[in-house]
Amino acid sequence: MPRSFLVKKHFNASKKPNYSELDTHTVIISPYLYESYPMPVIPQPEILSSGAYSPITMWTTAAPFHAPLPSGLSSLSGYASSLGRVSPPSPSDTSSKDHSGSESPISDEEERLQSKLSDPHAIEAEKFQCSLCSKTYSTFSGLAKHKQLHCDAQSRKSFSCKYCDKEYVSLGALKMHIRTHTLPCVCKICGKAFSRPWLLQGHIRTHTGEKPFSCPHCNRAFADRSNLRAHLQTHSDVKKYQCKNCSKTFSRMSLLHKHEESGCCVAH
DNA sequence: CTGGGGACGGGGCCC
DNA sequence: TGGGCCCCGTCCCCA
Repeated sequence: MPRSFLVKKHFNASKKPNYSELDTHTVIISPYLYESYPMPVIPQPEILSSGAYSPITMWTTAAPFHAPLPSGLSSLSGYASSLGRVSPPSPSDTSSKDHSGSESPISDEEERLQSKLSDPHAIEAEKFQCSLCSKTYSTFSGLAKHKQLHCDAQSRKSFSCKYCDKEYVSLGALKMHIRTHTLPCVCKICGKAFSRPWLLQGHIRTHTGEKPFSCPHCNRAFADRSNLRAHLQTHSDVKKYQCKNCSKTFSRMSLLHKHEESGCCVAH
């Protein structure tokens, strides 16, 4: 199950970026981190070899009509961020992220209604028509928003990974994903490779024993902030994840899942 | 079986 | 545009 909602699930899979431009270089972590470990540099796995890449012609897509967006109209990413992390996701919809990139929670009717509410002239005849799906809108902003959330998203370039079948809406997202295959950050101590420098730094803490994240409630310290966050739940009377049936709360979603799988939901 | 810690993956946000 | 960091999440292991 893909974790990212940027992963596209359809579109033209034949589109491939120029992977020769996506090559990343091995990241060298500050030498002081290795001062206590006079280990030789471990050769990178074969997958890290530049020879693993083959140049693929960068594609172009006939650009559809891109109406300039009015100021203040958020981009797709902005829209996604506007959904925000106001509240933790419910345990039952953890997969919802998988769809938010290609589907909008806002219906077309809602868009049109919002456009009318925000535009005093919106009551007039709807005169802004989408060139792609022929839907009409009474305001330019309504049309622009529709295109931003739907039609342009459908016709936007897709960036697919050569190592797997994932596709991304931006080259930057794809570049970042490619690193999960090339693993350019290699631990000099044990040779384990990571996709990002900070992942490697966190791994190095397992060698050094450094635990920079301390619990304010007890004396425990952690090398990983996420683990501290999970630990903090153990100090909370009301846990973050609650069973919908028996209202029992859990510090981790995995514990809630175990609880549900153990038969609580069946019993009700 | 349950709860918790350790290690890690990966996309988003911010600068 | 890219790097660093944040956050959410998973998997595994152990008490």
